[in-house]
Formats: sequence, C-alpha cells, structure tokens
Amino acid sequence: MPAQWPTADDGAGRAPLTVVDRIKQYILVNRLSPGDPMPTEHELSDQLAVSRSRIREAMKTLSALDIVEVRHGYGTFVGTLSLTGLAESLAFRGMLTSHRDKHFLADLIDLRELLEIDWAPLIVERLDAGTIAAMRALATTMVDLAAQGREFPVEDRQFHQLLVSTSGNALVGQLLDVFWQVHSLVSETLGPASLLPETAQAHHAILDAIETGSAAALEAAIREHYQPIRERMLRSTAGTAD
Amino acid sequence: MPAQWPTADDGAGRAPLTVVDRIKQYILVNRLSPGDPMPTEHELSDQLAVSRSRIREAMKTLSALDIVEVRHGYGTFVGTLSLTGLAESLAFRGMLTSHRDKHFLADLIDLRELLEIDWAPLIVERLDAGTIAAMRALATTMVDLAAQGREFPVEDRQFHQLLVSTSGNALVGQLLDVFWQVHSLVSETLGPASLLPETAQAHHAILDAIETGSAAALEAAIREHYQPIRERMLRSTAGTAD
DNA sequence: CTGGATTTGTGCGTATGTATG
DNA sequence: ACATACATACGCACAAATCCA
Repeated sequence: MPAQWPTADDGAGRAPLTVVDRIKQYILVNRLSPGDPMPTEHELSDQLAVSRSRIREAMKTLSALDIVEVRHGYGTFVGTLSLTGLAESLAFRGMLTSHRDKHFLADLIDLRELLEIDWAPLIVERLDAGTIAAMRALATTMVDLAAQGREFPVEDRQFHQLLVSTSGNALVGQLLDVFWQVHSLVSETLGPASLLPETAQAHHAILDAIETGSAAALEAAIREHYQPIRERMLRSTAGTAD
Repeated sequence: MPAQWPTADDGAGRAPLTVVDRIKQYILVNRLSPGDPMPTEHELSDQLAVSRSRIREAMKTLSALDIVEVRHGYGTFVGTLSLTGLAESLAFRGMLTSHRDKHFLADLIDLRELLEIDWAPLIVERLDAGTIAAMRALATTMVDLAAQGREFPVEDRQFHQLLVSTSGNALVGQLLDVFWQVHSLVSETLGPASLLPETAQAHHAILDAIETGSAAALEAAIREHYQPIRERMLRSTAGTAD
C-alpha cells in the first residue's frame, strides 16, 4: 500500500496547513502506530515540498510532544504519546514561579492527594495480594534507606504507580506519575529533604489500611502520607523569603 | 543589569548541557517572567556559540511547551507556561487511538467527572451569586441553541471553567480545561453530536443542585450531566467497528 | 502613509557525527 | 574495517512580518 501524503490546502477550510499539521495528518491517514518508522527527513522534504530545515523544525515540535521520536543516525519513528512534554513544562513552571508563587507546589500536592483518594474504594476492593507484597517490600526498603539518612525516589515513585494501577484508568496513572516527577524535581530546589523516616513509614501505614479493607482508613492514611510533605514545603517557602 | 549567560559545561555534572537547557537556564538565572522579551535569535546564536539553525530548533521545542512564545517579525518572549502542549499531545493520542482503543475517551470523561465531583462540597459552599447568575445565563443560551439543533461549545466550556473556579486550585482548572478541549476535538471525529437538549438541560440541573446547598445533590447532577456524553461515545464506537 | 530598520521565517549547500549491516 | 544511510550542524542569502519614526 503506497503512503498517502496530505496536501497543503485542506479541502474546505482554505487556511493552508502547517508543516507540523501535515506530518500529523500523514501519521493519521496512514494509520501508523507508536514505534512505526517515519519517512526520512529527505523524503518528507520532497513529498511535502519544503526544505529540510522546516522539516527538522517541525520534527523538533513533534518530538517535544512525543508525537515522533528521533533516533540519531538511525531514523524517525512514531512516538509513544507519553506525557513527557507535560512533565517538562510543569517542572519549568515550578522552577520559575516557586520563588514568588507558592501556590504551584501546594496545588500539585493537593491534586496528587485528591486523585489517589478518589480511587481508595477501588483499591481496597481490588488490589491483589501480589501487588501488596511488592509494595510492602518497597516500603521496607524506604524505611531502611531513611534510617541511613538516604532518600528513596525510585521506590517512592514505584509505590505510587502500583497504588493507582488498580484504577484501570491509564490516563490518571500517567498523570500522577508526571506529578510525581514534577514534585520531585521542584522540591529539590527547596533544599535537602526532611522528615524522611516519617515519610517512609507512612507507606507502611497505607498498606496496613488497605489490609483492613476500609476505604475510609485508606483515605486517612493517604492524607497522613502527604502531611510531612506539606510541612516541608511550608517550612522551605518560609525560609526562602526573597 | 547585564544578562547572565549559562555555559555549556554545567559545573559538577560534566555532561554538556543541551541548547534547550541552556536557554531555560538563561530564563531562570535572569529571573524572567512570562511576557518578558528574550534575546534575538542572532544574539542567542552569538552568546551560546551555536548556529542560528540550532537556536531555532531549540526555540521550536520550547515554544511547543509554551516556555517561549515566538512572534514573527517582532521577537521572542517568555511564554505563559500554559498546558497547550498537553492539549495537542492528548488530542493527537485520541485521534490516533480512538479507532482501536476506546479506553482513552472513557478515561478522559471519567477523569473530568471525578475532578468536578471532588470539588462539589466546596462549590456548594463558596460559589457566589454573581457566578451562579453568569452560569445560569450560559445554561439558558445552551438550551436555546440546542432547541435550534445547534451545538454550544463556547458556552459549555465557559460553564465548566466557572464551575471549578471556586476550587482555588489553578492547576486543576487548567487541566480540566485541557481535558475539555481534547474531548471536544476527539468527539468531533465520532460523527455529529447527539442528545443536545438533554446535555444542555443538565447544566440547569447542576445549578439547581448548587442552589439547594447539598453537595450530594450536586454530585448526582454532575454524574447525570456526563451520562448522555457517555452514551453518545458508546454508540459511536459501536457504530464504527472497523 | 511611507520608508527603513529589526526580527523571525524559509531555502539550500556542504560538511560532520553516528548507527546499522 | 568498510560502506551506506541517516541525523546533526553550520553559514549564508533572501522573503515576510512587525514596529516605529
């Protein structure tokens, strides 16, 4: 089946399509899936009748949104449509505004807490024993690391990923993971972590609540988990009054 | 005050910074705010010692994330850090996967409903009379348009923006607005709208519930609002079995 | 309103680095 | 080790848009 190439003028609406839009159209019309190879820059340049510079700039836009993925010296492929762009954008917003606008981090934490609590009833009902065991192991590792004064980003991130994996809503899982990344990045700029043992222990408390089978208990445990994080944030912003 | 320019080698970690990162650094170090002018491409090219093509490609990445905003023939400015990139990315994901993967739209609707319901207690408590009046006017307009068989995207979008404006959480407001845009774009590909009168009337029901002062009533009204939307989606996906 | 200056947008040629086989 | 295909990078010239005197 020959590839179909979108034209510059889009039928009815007479506004000429941008190069970015025409490349998106190409992917849609030819029903490509994530991972499928894209034409080379040279071929795109020929088929769309624009210079390679424009193709490259369009590709930069598309790869920033993970619509395409460029592999140096190899080729270009349809991207996985992940939310890396959102993570970058939010992280930068946090860095830029955390001086004067403390709302951002607070809003971010509120949203994380809110979304996890939303799934509490489903979690106590459907989280399977295997997942719980894996989370328990992560929590134990976190406590150990905290006792040594070390942080535990990988374990924490995976713990929360597993927690909402029950929801069955892929979008909320990806969103929460992005929020975790942003929170992690931005809070690094607020000085060293604090209250590590409390934070680590809170994960055990979450698992305990799940095993009681009470959604209300889980909700309370999740709220308590975010408490030391909030305190640290408030103290940091109080200290860096510019 | 002279501008500070970031160097390629970032102090400790000896991995050379990318052009994108160095431009981000420039914004951060010089404490620029959204709307502030950026150096010209030529000046960036000189100061960062890379060609203008590279600067332009980096700018494309940054403008895709709304970190900078480029105005043809005028200049480049620090962007508003909006979530337009997320909207584009999600919209494309929806277009690409809505054929074989019906989860996406369903997850999106679930998330919208969930987040609006989260704020129901706060809404019934704090939404002021002026805002309610404005929303009532929008709902009336929607019903009128629906009676004529016309759609009402602008009114619907603004209605939901006002609904969550009470939350005080700017992030959730922006996220919900993005979800609205994505939902609107993707559902266009599922054929013409249906159940317009029911959908329009549901907005009046939401306001009625708010005026009763009961969070539970509001929650129920919000759920009912999303019901015809879900039905339409299910019927569309059933009809387009590829 | 008309230039003219500034700035971004576009096109092209060429050389270099990088991955695959 | 070599050849090929591809992405990366640079520099220049000109077009188009915007602003301001």
